[in-house]
This record gives sequence, structure tokens and C-alpha cells, in this order.
Amino acid sequence: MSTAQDDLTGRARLRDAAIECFAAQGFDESLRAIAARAGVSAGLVRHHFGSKEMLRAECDAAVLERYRKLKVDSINVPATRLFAQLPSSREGGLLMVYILRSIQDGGPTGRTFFESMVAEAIVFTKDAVARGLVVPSRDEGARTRFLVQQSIGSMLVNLAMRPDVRLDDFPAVMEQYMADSMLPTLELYTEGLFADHSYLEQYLAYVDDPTSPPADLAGETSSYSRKQ
Amino acid sequence: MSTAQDDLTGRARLRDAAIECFAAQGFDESLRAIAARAGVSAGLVRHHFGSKEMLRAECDAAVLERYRKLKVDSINVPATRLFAQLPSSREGGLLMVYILRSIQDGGPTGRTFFESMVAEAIVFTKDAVARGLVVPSRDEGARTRFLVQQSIGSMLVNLAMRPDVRLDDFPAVMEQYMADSMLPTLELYTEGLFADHSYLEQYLAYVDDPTSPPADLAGETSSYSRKQ
DNA sequence: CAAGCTACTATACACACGAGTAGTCTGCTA
DNA sequence: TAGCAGACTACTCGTGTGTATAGTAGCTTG
Repeated sequence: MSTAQDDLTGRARLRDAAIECFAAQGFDESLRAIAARAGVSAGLVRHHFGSKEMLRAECDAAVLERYRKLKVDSINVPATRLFAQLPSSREGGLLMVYILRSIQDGGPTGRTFFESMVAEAIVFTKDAVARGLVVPSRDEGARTRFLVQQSIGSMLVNLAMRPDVRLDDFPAVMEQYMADSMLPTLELYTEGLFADHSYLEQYLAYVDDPTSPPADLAGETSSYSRKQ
Repeated sequence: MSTAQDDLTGRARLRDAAIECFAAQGFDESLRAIAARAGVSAGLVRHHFGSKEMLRAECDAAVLERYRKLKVDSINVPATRLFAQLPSSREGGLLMVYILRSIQDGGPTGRTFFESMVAEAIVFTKDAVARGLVVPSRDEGARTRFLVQQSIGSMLVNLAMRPDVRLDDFPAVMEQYMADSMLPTLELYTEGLFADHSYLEQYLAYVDDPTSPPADLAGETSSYSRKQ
């Protein structure tokens, strides 16, 4: 077995450097830059991992494992929000940014992360609804998936719109995001956005009877059927 | 000036092909693939645009212009939602996907698109609040920016999680996204998510007096609503 | 002490991309 | 018909990338 000793040598240093480089710059970062950050030669990647693809696979696995570990470690430390409760520490911020990069990349790894989050959010939301903390939905699965998509997407856009992420301020990125989004999120989740129920009711009437015209935003004008 | 005639020749065909390739595959798509899609040689790019960067700059400008045009053309055709009302037609879907790719890319062009959307959403929301359609916020600017970030991010994640986008089904992508997200969006915007106001109140109390402990998720225990 | 293995470096190869150049074809004009 | 300007193609070049190979230092082991 190889845990503590190897974690000090090149292999683990290379993997950790790759995780940080991938998180900071994206998965197009060159092997030479990763090796330079690890303080080793570039050829060492092949010696230890065989290829860049295998290096990334190991990074993905390591991040997923650390993410699960961090999650179960904090399961008894309830956060103030439903989603994105973990990026407090540097480790959590790094993992979160890496996962966001994976989703931004669009590959199968990002899908795995995303589906994993959706799955755990579904059971979480189901419990919250059962306990009366969250209002029920007409389609729980669709709502939860949508909420996760929104939360992840919001963080992803926030990350992508930054000029450049310094390699060390992962927690700062996440903390500032939470500082900016906490109030709007709580407002939206608590008080909603629309002043009345007309849009929702009109949509429900429309899906129930597609011949009736759909809702119209500028409700004072004449509503004409848009399309079917 | 060159409009109708040149639109049939290589330059405009190349630009349109580049827009579709960038939207479908991202901005890493090679010039050869773009030229092949346009049915011309790769060297033509340099002849007409000078470099790939300049080609993309022209694509960005063209998309921005078409986006504005499509927006003002549909200003008298109110949509059913606040955001993302345009991707009905093929043109609208293509432009939307291109803009999403720009934001995914993270460059200055994406920032321009994003800030433009935030700016127009702010005036839009302000009007909606004044007309009583939307509930007011404690920080209108932050809320609107957050809502745009969420909407864009949700579409972006939805796009990124797809295995591959066919080059012709841009409207299908957007329509399916809207079909999946319409109900959850209307539910969330109309009915909110939390069953009561405790989380929001606790947060407001916390920011008002940071010495008090922050909110706790398992908050069904004591409801000390210490309102400011 | 010597053999051997492991971690590691340095260098080189193959490939793809964008960039650049020269030459050909086409259509208009005088 | 002659000529010319622009549209367009085919080819070459330099660079950066991932990959592969040869070789070296250091520690382990019989």
C-alpha cells in the first residue's frame, strides 16, 4: 500500500498539482505547466500515469472521493442553505471549482458529478418536503434537477465571468459568490418573484388544455396564441 | 458597402459557418472544419479576416447585432417569461447557443454579452416592480444580476451536459430546455421554495448583527424570529 | 558490496494547428 | 479580345502539444 510516504513524492504531488491547475486554468492546461507547478519534469507524467487522460481520470477519482468524504464529514454540521454548503474551507473551494470546471468542460466526468448532485439533492429535498420545510412541487424530480442546474450554473457563470482565477484564492471565489448570492437566493426561495399566481395558473391551464392561449407577460395587452 | 452580393460569396458564408461551428462545437473548432463547412479552403480565412481571432471578432459582432435586432423586432411580441424569451426560431436558438458558448469560454466577449443582459434585465425588472408584477427586493441590482446569472447558468449547464449538439437542432435544444424548466421556474417564481420565512429572517438578523449565530438548516427547533 | 529496481530527467519524435506565400481561376471592364 | 483585380486553392513553415525512449541518481535487497 502507498499512502503517506508516496503522498510526499512526485506522484501525489503531480496529481495534486494537476487538480489545482485544472481547477484554475481548465483541462487544456499543458502537462509541462502541471509538471512545473509540481516541481518535476514533464516526462514524469507518462512514467506514473501513462497519459494525460489517465492523469485526469485519477484527478477526477480523487476529487470525487474527497468530495464525498468532505460531505459525510460535514453531515452533522448543517449549513444555512440547501445547496453549495461546502465551499468554506480551501479544500472545499478547490473541489467545488474543479467540479465546476468539469461541468464547464462538458465531458462525461462533469455529467457524473452533476447526476450525483442531482441524486443526492432529490433525497434531500424529499426529506425537506416531508418535514414541511420546503413547499411541495407538481413535479419533484424536475424541480430538484432544475434547482441543482440553476445553482451549479450560477456558480459556473460567476466563475467564468471572472478575469482570471488566482491559483490560491479558491475559497475567496466561493465566499464572494456566496456573499453576493445569499440574499437574492433567500429572497427568491422565501418570497418568490411574481406578485401573483396568474402566470403559473395560465401555464397550468395551457398545459392542461393546449388550445387555450398561453400566458402573456405584458398582461395588459391583447394575448394572442403564439405557437403550439 | 457590401451586403447582398457578398452574402452569397465566401466571406459571409465563412462567417456564418464559423458562427454555427463555434456554437455547435465551441471556439476551439479548427479553421479547417469551419472552411469545410463553408465549402471553401482554409486559407481563405486569412485572406478575408487576417486571423482566427479577427474572424471570431467579426462573428461576435455579427451575433451581437443580430441579437439586438431580434430583440427589438420582438419587443412588441411579449414572451411568457422574463428571461430567455427569444429562442423560438432557428436564428434565435443559434444566437442563444453562441452566446452561451461565449460565456462558457470565459473571455471578454462573454462578459460583454452577460453585462449587456444584466443591464437590460435591470431596467426590465425595475419596470415590472413598478407595475406591481414583481415583488420588490432589498437589493434590486443584486437580485437581477443573480437572476440573470441563474438563468444563463441553467441553460449553460443544460447545454454542457448534452452529449453532443447536432449542428442543426439549436431550436430543439432551447425548446426542450424550456419544456423542462418552464414549470419549475414558474413554481419557484410564484410560490417560492421555503415553507416559511425563518431562513431569510435569520439571515437578515445575522447581517444586521453579526455577533448573533447564523441560521441553521435544521431550524424547526426554536423559531426565534428576532426581527432587526 | 553488488545487483536491481524505482523515481526521475533530458531529449526527441509525431502530429495538429494557425499563419503565411505563391499561384490559379473567374468575372468584369475597356 | 485583352487585361486586370479580386476570389479562391494548394502548399509550406513555425510552434505547441502529447507521447515515447534513453539514460541517471538513489535506495533497497540478497
